[in-house]
Parts: sequence; C-alpha cells; structure tokens
Amino acid sequence: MVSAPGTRTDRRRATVHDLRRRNRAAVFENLLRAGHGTRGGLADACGLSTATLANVVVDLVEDGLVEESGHIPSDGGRPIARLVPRADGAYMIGADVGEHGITVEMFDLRLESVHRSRLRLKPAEFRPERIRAALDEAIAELRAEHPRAFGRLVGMGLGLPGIVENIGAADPSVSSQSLGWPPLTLSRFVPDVDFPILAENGAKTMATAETWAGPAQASDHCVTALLGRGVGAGVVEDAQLMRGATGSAGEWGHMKVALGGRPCQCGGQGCLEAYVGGTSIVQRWQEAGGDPTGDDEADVARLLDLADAADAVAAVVVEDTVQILGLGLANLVNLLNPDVIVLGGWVGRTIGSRRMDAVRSAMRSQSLAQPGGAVELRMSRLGEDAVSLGAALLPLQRLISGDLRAPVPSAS
Amino acid sequence: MVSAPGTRTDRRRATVHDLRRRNRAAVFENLLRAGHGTRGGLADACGLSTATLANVVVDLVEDGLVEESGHIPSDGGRPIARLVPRADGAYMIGADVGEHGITVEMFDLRLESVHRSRLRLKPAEFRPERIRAALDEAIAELRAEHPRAFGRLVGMGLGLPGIVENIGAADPSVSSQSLGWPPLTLSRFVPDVDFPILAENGAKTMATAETWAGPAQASDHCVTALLGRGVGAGVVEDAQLMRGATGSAGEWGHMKVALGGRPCQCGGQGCLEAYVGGTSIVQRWQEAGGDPTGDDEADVARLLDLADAADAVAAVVVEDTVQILGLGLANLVNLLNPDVIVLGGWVGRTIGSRRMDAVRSAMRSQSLAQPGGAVELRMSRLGEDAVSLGAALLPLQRLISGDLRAPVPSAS
DNA sequence: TATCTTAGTCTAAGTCATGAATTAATGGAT
DNA sequence: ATCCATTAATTCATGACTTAGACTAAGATA
Repeated sequence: MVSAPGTRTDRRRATVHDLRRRNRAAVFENLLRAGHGTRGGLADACGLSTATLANVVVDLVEDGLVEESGHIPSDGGRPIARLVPRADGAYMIGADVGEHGITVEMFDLRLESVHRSRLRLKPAEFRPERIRAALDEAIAELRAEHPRAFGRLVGMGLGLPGIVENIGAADPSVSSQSLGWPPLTLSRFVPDVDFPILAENGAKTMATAETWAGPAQASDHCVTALLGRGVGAGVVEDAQLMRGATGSAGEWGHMKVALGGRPCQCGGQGCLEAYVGGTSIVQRWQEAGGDPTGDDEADVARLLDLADAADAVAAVVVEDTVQILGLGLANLVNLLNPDVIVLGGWVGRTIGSRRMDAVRSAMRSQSLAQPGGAVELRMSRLGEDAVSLGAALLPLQRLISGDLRAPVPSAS
Repeated sequence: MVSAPGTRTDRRRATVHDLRRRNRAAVFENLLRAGHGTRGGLADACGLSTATLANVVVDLVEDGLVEESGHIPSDGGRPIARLVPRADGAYMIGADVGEHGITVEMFDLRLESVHRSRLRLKPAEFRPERIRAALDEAIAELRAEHPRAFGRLVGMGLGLPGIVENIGAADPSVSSQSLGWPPLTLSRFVPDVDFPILAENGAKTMATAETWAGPAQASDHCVTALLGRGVGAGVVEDAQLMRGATGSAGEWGHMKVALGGRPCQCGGQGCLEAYVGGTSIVQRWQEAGGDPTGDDEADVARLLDLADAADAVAAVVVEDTVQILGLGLANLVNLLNPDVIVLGGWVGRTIGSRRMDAVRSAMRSQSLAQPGGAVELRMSRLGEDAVSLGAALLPLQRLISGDLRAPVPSAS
C-alpha cells in the first residue's frame, strides 16, 4: 500500500522502459556473480530469448562493462563466445570501519582487489572527525596511485559498526550503541567528494559479500554470523538482505539466551554477546581463574591453545563457549531456517578454525530436526576483507540496477 | 543463478507480456487489500498512468472481478468512480487445521465469510484419514448450500500445524513434530476434488491474514506470534512472508531462552515453549502449588483470575510468564526489527486481553533501544478465524498473480 | 570444396505503457 | 436556461520492448 521509494516500488512499477532495465540488470548481475558466461547460458538463466540477450549484451559492451574473452569450442559448430565483466569497466571503493580500525579497498569489476590500505584505530579514536580524516586520506592515496581507475569510479560504500537508517535517503543516519554514537547523519563521517557514498551496517555488507563470493555463493537463504568483540549477523532471505523496519534486523548479539544470566554492556542480562563476544570470553576466562593479558585477540587464541593443552580451566571455558555459540546458532537455525550459516569475524575465525566440528554439533543438537538437517555451517573464506568487499558491492548494486553509472565510457 | 520456479524467477523474468500481468496483479491486490479505490488513487499507488490503469480496470471488470460502485463527488468536476472488488466475483475456501479441531470457511472476494463450519477434534484424532474425511464432509456441505459460489471457486487453502515443504510443487509434503507426523505428502490429507488445494503452515497463514485485514495492515515488517499449546510465529519482511530454505522459518517455540532450563517436549532444554506454551504454563502453575483441572484453556484463564485476586502462587506464575514472553518477543524485536508484532492464538489472546501493558513493557525493557522504540505490540483482532482467512488467501494470491483464474466469468 | 552443425544477428510482428488530445460529467456563474 | 470552469475517464498516435523465425557467421568433417 505504502509506495515507499525503496525496493518495493522497484518490484512493482512496470513501465515498458523498466523492462529493459530489469533485464539488463539480471543479465549483468548474473555475469558479475558467475565471473563469466555465454549468451546462451545467460539467456537461459535470465529467461530471455537469445535475440534479446544479444541485444542487452551489445548495450553492456557499448557501456564498457562487458567484453568477449575467447571462445569455447562447440562440437561441430560455431564456437561460443565467452563473456566476462571488463575488469577496468568500473571501480568501486569499499571501506570497513570496524573494531580493528579502518580498511579502505578498491575493487575492479571482476571484484579483484586493486588497492588496500589499513589504518589501526583504538576504540577511543572512533570519532566522526577522525574517521572522516582517515577516509579522506585513504581516498587521496587511491586517487594518486590509480588516477585512471578514478575516472571509472562508480562510488564508495561504507560498512559501519552500527545501525544505518533511511538507507535510500540522500543523507542516511547512523547510530552505534557499542561506540556510544547517537544517531548521526552520514555527512558527519564522510569527506566531501565527487562520487556517491553509500553506507550499511558492517555485518550486512559482509553477508552480501558472502553470497557473492564466499561460501554462501549459491544460497538464497543464508545467515552470516559476525563474531568479534561485538556479535552481529546478516540475514539473507530469499536472496534479499533483511533490513527490518528501521534497518536494525540481524542484531543477534543481544538475543537473550540465559534467563537472568550474565549482565551485558547493553544493560540487559543473558545476552549472547555477554557469553561469546570476544571481550566476554576473556572475561569469563579470567573469572574462572585464567590470566589474560589484556589483548583480547591474543587472549582468545591463547585460551584455545591452553584448552588444547588440557588446561582444565581453559577447557571448561572453551567448552561453555562452544555450547553457547551452538545454542545461539541453533536459535538462528530454528527461527530463520537458512541453508548455510557462515562464521566470520575474528572470534568466529579463531574458534571456527580450531573447533568447527564441536560448534557444528552443538548447533545441530540444539536445533529442531527439520531445519537442523537442512543447514550447513561454514567458515568465511573471505577473511578480513569480507566487510569491505560487501561495502564495495553497495555502489556496484546501484550500477547493476542502473541507478548509478560508471562515468566516461572509454573505447576498448 | 539458480532459476527455481518460485518467486525469484517471477521477480526477474520480464517478457513484455509479464509486464501486464504484473501491473494487473498490483492493481488488483491494491484494490482487494484496501477494499475499494479509484482509478486515480490506484494509478498513484501502482505508479501507472491513468490511461494504463483504466485499461487494466477494463480487464478486471470483464473478468467479473471488479465493479464500479457509486461515485465520489469532486468539487466542481466529473465525479470519481468508486471501484470495488465484486463480492461474487470469486470465492475461496480456507481451512484451519489446528489445536482445536478443523474450521472450514468460505470467503467471497471482499474477504467476507460466507459460510463457516467447525469440527472439534481431540489430539488423538489428528490422523490423515480423519482429516481428509472431515474436509470432504465440510466441502460437501458447502457445495450443497452454496452451489453458485462453487461455480466461481478459485481454490482451497489449508493452514496446517506443521512444516510445509516444496510449497510450489504439485504435491508438497507436510511434517509435524508436535502431532508426531512424519513427512507426508499433501495428497494423503486432502479429498479428491476438482479445484486446486494449497497448503501452508498455520502460523504463516495467520501472519498473512494479519497483514491483509488485521492490525498489521499497513505494515511491511511484522511478526505474528501464535501462542497456543504450541508456540510459533509468522514473519513478514519487506512485505514478503518469510519461509526459509525449507519452509520452516518462524519456528519460534523452540528458541532457547534459558541455559539449561526446563526440558521441552522437543527433547531440548530451555525452549520458549516450555515456559509460555499453554500446557507449560499450566504445568508450571501446578509445580508451584496450583491446582489445575486438566482443561488447559480453562486453567490459563483461571490462573489469570486468581492472580488478579491476589493469589500469591498464581501471581508469581503469571509474572514469570509475562517476563519470559516479553523476553521471547524482545528476541524477535532485536533480530527481526519489525514495526508491528501481533499477538494471537488462544494463550496470546487470553494473556493479551488482561496483561497487554505488562507484556509490552517486559518486551520493551528487554529490547535494544532502537528496534524496541520502533515496534508496536498489538492484539489480533481477527480472533479464531485468522488462520482460515490466511489459508483462503493462498488461492487468492494465485488469482491475483494470474496463476489461477476464477472459472466461468458471468455477465453482471 | 561441400555439407553439417551450432552461434549469433537481423527483421517483421505484436504487445504494452504513455502523454496529449478528446470526451464525459458535474457545479457554479451569468 | 445556458455557458464555462473543473476534474475524470477514454481514445489515439507514438515509441520502446521482446520474440519467433529467417538469415548470416564460423568452425568441423568428409
């Protein structure tokens, strides 16, 4: 009923012009996700005739976004032209503003990383002005080193550690409880540049990345669990990223799993994050008699080392952690019924790389039989760059839908 | 990538013919949901020109689905024709196969109930053959009493107490842990009739009903909580019912909320249902020293009466119930970020009608500030017929999309 | 070289939505 | 009573799109 300017209208509105946009978008996205394709294959995948498909491909080639790359022999007939995204057809910048600091990365149209710059920041330094300065510097560096790519820059995406509201608006607002930010408009963070800047929650950009290039590639129903100091998730349902009414869907960390349990930073009790968040794990270890050093990341690794070495205290803490993480995952499995769950974030990677089977069976044993049998738990393969890749996909998705275009189409 | 025959393809495929189908569907759905409309209003709502809209309306009128109904005066101009769905344009049957028994109900195109028949069944009687016989009888009764409506019958929908898989297939399969059913194909349940029969989980049909005619009418992001002996939910995200990878999304009852908590029927521990399911509430009351009679429904009502009358034992049980229900709802709020939560089912209605404010504040206090502030908790107004109405919407949605048509278009 | 096979392009036909112009239907002013 | 202003709905010419099928291109095989 409400004709909001978001996805919903796009899905409904249907002028004869939108038809072409939709078809072009379907073909382009298909090709980008697969990395390559043929006219026949794409026609099948998109439900179009080869005639139409060839037509659309002409458009994409003219815009410098797609090119032919060799031929595939077909037994006894004209060889099939292989189509690929043109690497230098467009560039996107993705920034990961996260617990470790700020990573700014530029990707080409084949989703290869062209340039990466990392800046470590302490939690206290996470102030809007500081972030803007850091982004500004990283952009300047990029512009200096890759001037040609800048000519074909579609835009920049930000993965932020907070809730992004009004994502479609000109100046969306961002709030983060963990960093103590009140709702701030995006313009407070970002430098003044001549290309569009988009923003989304980091767990959500990561989830998008995993469905594009990670272990959830073929999945239309996946959940990406992001375990770090904080705990979050990105949910993809029916191939669509879930945002909820105000953009905060996926806030998994403060799901209550223990009646009257451990107090949480958020003020509540028994939150999942109060058990399996990086800081909480270390805290629980200390309470149990362990001796953490203060560097959470190193401590979690050491905790696992000790548990492997049969340290009784560490073993109990790790076992509890695995069980509770499994329980949290089982709650996602039962409620959301995904077919893939991807474990990411530094805590997720640390635990996952050493206790994957234990986590998996803890999850399965606490899930209902039907959804539990339908889900696979996988490690993120994208590692640290998942968030920034997903962020870069924000402008790319606009390029695909035709809302943004890469400037200056140059002849090949 | 995967071109499944479900929604996804529909969203992508775009021949010039589908354009009209899509527009027709948008107009028709808009009109059905609102109950009435005008050409101008519908054109705005659907993003179409008045020319196109008038064209589509001609189609719908010719098919006997829409008619003009009077005029709205416009100051100083030609009056605006009021459009309404033609009540006798099509009929749908919806069946609620639930805890109480079987309700079979026929609706006209204005979603008014034309006929209702109820059959109480004891849990032990819930066997496929018994259900088929009951449906068969109800259909025969309908056919005898409303022969004309049968001539315009679109189909029948079933709301079932279990998981429905392969919903798009010719013969989907149904499984129910609570009733002890292994996966059974739908054909085991349903009589052999000359109209299509569709099936869906009951909590999901109820959720659909609430977004069509209930307190979640304007909402694109709502959750319908169905509290009875069992506990379930139906989630609507971005105006789309969430089904998950295998159709079991929304299984809220077995979300673990208490580490090592009460044992649950499902074999797990600390499930929400083990605290706020109808049977569990009564059990907890008994354990606390109460004296239930054995009729769960009456017992829950009496428990609340006693709590109101300052019975100390009852008061504690009710307070716990409210807190844990609030916690369960808060978990939904944080993870799904809905703007409306609808409370339904007999436990939900009983508690909600007497402790709504308490439940609401328990929910809010355990939610994160941002999503907690964005959500409203409401009682279902549709009452017992929510599931059957939602079930009847299954064939209606196919009529809208053009996959099914009402037979024998009769002249007005 | 001729023929076969398959890929890709071109063309004529048909469908659709749209804006502009036209017709319809009313209230109010003369 | 007539005319005009106003708004709604329809008609029409136009342009955009997809498609089936004809046609051309490019290689393999004999």
